[in-house]
Amino acid sequence: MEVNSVRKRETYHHGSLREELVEASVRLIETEGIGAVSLRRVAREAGVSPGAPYHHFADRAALLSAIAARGFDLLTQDLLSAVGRSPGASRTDDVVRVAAAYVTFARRQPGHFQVMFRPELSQPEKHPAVQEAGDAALKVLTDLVDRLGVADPQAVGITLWALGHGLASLTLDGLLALKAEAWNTDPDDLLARALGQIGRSFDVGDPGATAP
Amino acid sequence: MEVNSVRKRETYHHGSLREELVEASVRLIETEGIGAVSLRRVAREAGVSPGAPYHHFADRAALLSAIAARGFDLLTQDLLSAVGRSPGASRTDDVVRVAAAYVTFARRQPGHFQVMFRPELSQPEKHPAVQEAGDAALKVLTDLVDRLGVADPQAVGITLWALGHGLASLTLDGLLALKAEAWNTDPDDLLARALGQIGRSFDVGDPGATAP
DNA sequence: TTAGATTATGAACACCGTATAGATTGTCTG
DNA sequence: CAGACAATCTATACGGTGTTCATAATCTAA
Repeated sequence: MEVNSVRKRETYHHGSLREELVEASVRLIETEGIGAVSLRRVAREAGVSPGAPYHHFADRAALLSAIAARGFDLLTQDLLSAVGRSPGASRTDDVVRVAAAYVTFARRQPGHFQVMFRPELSQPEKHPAVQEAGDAALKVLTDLVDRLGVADPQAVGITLWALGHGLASLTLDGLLALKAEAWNTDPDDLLARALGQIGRSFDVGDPGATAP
Repeated sequence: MEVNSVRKRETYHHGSLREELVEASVRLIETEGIGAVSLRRVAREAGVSPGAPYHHFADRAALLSAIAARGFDLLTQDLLSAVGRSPGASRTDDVVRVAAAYVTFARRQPGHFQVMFRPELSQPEKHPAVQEAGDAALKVLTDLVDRLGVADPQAVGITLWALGHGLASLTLDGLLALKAEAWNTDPDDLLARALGQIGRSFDVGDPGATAP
């Protein structure tokens, strides 16, 4: 079944087909899952012939790569604003905030997130823009960790990344909600407690944050 | 291009088609990626007609579900033996060992792992066996955490799960190797240091090492 | 205005998941 | 052992998919 955005157009040229293809794809992922995203279907959503997308994207992977790269850009912004806007906060609070921002991004932009970490879909080796955008996002984490003054910033940076990514994945896949149900707990509360646990764990390497 | 396992058979019945379909699928995921796994292709690899698999699996999702469930069983075994075989070790060491086992599993069974956490492929809502097998694997983690004596076992359990899962995902997607290269470090060493960091973090929750 | 680049169409090809009908074989019952 | 029934496999068919290509429509710049 088509979404209701297939209204005919009168002009031969679409005008902004590239953007609309991306938007339609993200919308489709969020509503019907990534399995519903086919080039033909997306073209149909945009009211355009099956071959038209190929003037804007080399192939299906290129379309998904564009979505992934855009997603990493959005994530970078969210992570940056989570770190930046906290004048009186400790570094440890920044860690919790950035991890929370990671998860929040996954929940608010599920369409982007589901494509970002699927190399077989976005084929980053063929589309280096994805890799660069991903590096920029990771850099926010590593920069934060560098300012933390821990013994092994690289290891802590990877750990923080894995933590945020793991929490986001489990949340998005519904596994966290499932576990919350089994435990008779509110999913949001469980997530908040896990994030708090992260903060307490990272207190180990933070000399200045333990004072009340 | 076919793999070389398409030798003709003389019997009308295959004999063990179900197992061979699963094995061929796992082999295909590992060599050509999950995109190469189609029912027709797998049937071809097993030297069988396109419709034959439907006598063993209701649809493509059922085949992938079987792989996912089998993968969770293998993971459960690995996690159990990582926890069990350590008579003189502390609980914290168990945490590190179990996280390491999680990552090791992902590297040794990439074919299984890549299917296990893709709900849109394995459709756990239609195939509850996957969910049960996944719960059993998670239970190893939560049981371990319960014995840890922390204030909030649920939160710590989720955190540990997210950590192992995130590290495994980043490793499998090659992102960790990429970061190691950028940092001029050995990937295995970086991973080991991250795992060590986990141990130090979880020391916080240990009754003997509580922070102020 | 006109030449060329850009963007769309429509037909074609091979492949895919899946359904169905019929052929072959294994197994159980008498 | 014989026959019947169930399980398994083949052959064929349908619609959807990614992708290519020739062709048509439009935009842009000289």
